Amino acid sequence: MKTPISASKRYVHRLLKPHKYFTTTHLRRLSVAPDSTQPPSQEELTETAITQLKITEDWTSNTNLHYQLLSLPPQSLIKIARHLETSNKALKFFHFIHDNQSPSLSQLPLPSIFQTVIELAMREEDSVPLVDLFNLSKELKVPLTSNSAILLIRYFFHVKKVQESLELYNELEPHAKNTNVKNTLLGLLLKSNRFEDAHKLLDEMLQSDTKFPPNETTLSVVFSVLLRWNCGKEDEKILGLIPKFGIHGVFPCNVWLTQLITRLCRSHRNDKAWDLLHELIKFGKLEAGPCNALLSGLSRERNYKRINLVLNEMKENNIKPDIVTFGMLVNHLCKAHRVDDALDMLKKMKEGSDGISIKPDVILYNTVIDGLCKVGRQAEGFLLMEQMKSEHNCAPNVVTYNCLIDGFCKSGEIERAHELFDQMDKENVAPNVITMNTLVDGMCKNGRISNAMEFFRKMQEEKGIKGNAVTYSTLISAFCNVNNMDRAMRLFDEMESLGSPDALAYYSLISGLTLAGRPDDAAFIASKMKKSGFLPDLLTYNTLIGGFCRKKKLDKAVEILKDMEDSKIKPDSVTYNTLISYFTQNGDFGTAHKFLKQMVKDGNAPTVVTYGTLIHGHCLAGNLDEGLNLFEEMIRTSKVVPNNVIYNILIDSLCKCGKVDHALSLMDGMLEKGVAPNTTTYNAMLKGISSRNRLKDAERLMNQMTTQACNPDYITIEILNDWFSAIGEADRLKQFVQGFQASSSAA
DNA sequence: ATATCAACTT
Repeated sequence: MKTPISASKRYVHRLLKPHKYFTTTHLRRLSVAPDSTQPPSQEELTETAITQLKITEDWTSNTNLHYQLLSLPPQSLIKIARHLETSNKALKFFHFIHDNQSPSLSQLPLPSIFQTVIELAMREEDSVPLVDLFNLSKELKVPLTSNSAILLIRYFFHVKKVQESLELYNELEPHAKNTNVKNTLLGLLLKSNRFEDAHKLLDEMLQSDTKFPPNETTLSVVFSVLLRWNCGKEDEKILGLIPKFGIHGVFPCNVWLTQLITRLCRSHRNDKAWDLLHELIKFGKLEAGPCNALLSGLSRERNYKRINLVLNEMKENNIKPDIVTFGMLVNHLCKAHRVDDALDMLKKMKEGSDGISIKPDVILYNTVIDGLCKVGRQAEGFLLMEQMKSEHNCAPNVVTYNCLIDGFCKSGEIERAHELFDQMDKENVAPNVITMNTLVDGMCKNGRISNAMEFFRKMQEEKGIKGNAVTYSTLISAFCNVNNMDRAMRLFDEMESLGSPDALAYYSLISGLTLAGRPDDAAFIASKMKKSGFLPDLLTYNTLIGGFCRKKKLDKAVEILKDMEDSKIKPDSVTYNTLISYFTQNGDFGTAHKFLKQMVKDGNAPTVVTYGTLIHGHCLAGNLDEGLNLFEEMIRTSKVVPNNVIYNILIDSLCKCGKVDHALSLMDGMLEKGVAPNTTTYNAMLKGISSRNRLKDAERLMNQMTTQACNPDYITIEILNDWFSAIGEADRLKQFVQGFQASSSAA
């Protein structure tokens, strides 16, 4: 190889000639020492050399300098190299030192000077190719420093020569393979998805007897990849190595762990998250965050067994649950309609009777208030809001009010809902679009669509709250419900004119037309939707299929199903339930079971609705026993939790067959399982016992309805009225209705 | 990352 220094050797005869640039002025200026009798110090010599090397083209011919340089210690030589501006100059210097090194001089500075060459070369646009430099180091047997290795490894990755990087790493001297080098290589391997190689390297780093153990950076490199957005399952082997960091005293921070576990749970890898947490819990550094993330994942798959295990382990390992932990637990209880347990937990938190006292915040209160509203105990919810204000100095926010307003709307107490809305104004809690939507929906569902429209317009004018897709969808559905397609269409147009038309607007029209028993028109809107560039989603398809099934137009339903499959949208359990329902209601259990098989094959486990559909079908076909058997089977062999609809179907059927005692025992079982009976349950039951004239049972049930705040509806009143007036007990009904009004207005 | 509105199936 032709190198600058070998070229310069040919001009050795010039060495003694003073260089043309070297004037006496220069020399005078360059001699730093003020007292010329003192020999210059090493520092001065270094500075002088730097200046000379910078400004002189052919300094190798300067013998003076030559000897001075060779007398300098390694550190000074390295310093000189660092101050040279271009890689060419540095390379020339490198060659000079290399060619002139005395055998006694240690090799020490050469690798460092070479490193400087690489550093300079990397910054330049057209430098000596880095590959050539790498080859030169091999040729001259100058070992690479750790930093040189890092630079070259990065460069090789940059030009997609991963194999060269690995070779370079393998050829390094053992002492150069330090943690930094390993971290660099590891990061790049992971980034380019070479999980096999990365795993091997990381595993090697994590050995307990390694000279260069992993550090925080190693961990952050690993996490930056694990937390990457679209990381497949290849990273799972790497995941398994994380606990090994603990052996070296490196522990991931709780924030990262929380993110990682959240990510694992979201990509349906709860098991991996579970394993990871359990490996790490031993090191005693876990906080509530990662545990919460796992708990949240486990609750999504309703794995209550594991939820309880995690909670116990938190206790054993002294990991203090925080407000989020409690928030999730309370939320669970509420969603399982175990509101009394939720209230209990809230109380315990405040008292600190379980060893941990946490001041509940507005979110926790909102969760419980919503829980109360969702089971029809909105009056208690309201009291809880008063309590949180007065006793705990916790101000309700817009969510608190939204929950309560929804609660009162759903129970038909629109006036109370409006009062709460006015109260918000007094307490300076600004309503938002959800508040509006809730009230609009409440009014629509209570047959006051024009009031709802008025309110909607007023909110827009007075509060500047604009309607969103939900608002329009609610109103459009409401107009469709009363068969006012004209107004529905006008709202649809208004929404489209407001800007980006929303798929939800199409959907609400489609669902409205379907609800109005006009599936063909709905299908037409769906085709229009497609033409405007919106693809109907699963919900839309399900709605259409349901619409045609209800009209007994199976061929059309199947047509939609085909269209759906063409659009690559997979039918889900709702789709299958709809079809199964069509066949069972028409007595065709053979085809129903065919679809049931297909459903399971598609990966959709039968849901509570599937069982409900089949049970309902059996009852309709007069096979009550078959229905009861299936119910037993469901409880025995599946994880499906019965809901009140299933109980209602069976209780109704039993009562109609005169098996009132069986129905009553089923209702007891319902209460035992924590399934709340609703008005439908009571209506079926009361109808049944009325035919047997069992007044005592009626009394008990009526009391139950009152205490559970389960509103009687016109059917309840009709049943009781027919019965009681026939036996001259009309007062009982009066009392019942009055008692009800008293309890609901007590709040 | 624990709370509020609409929408498909018994």
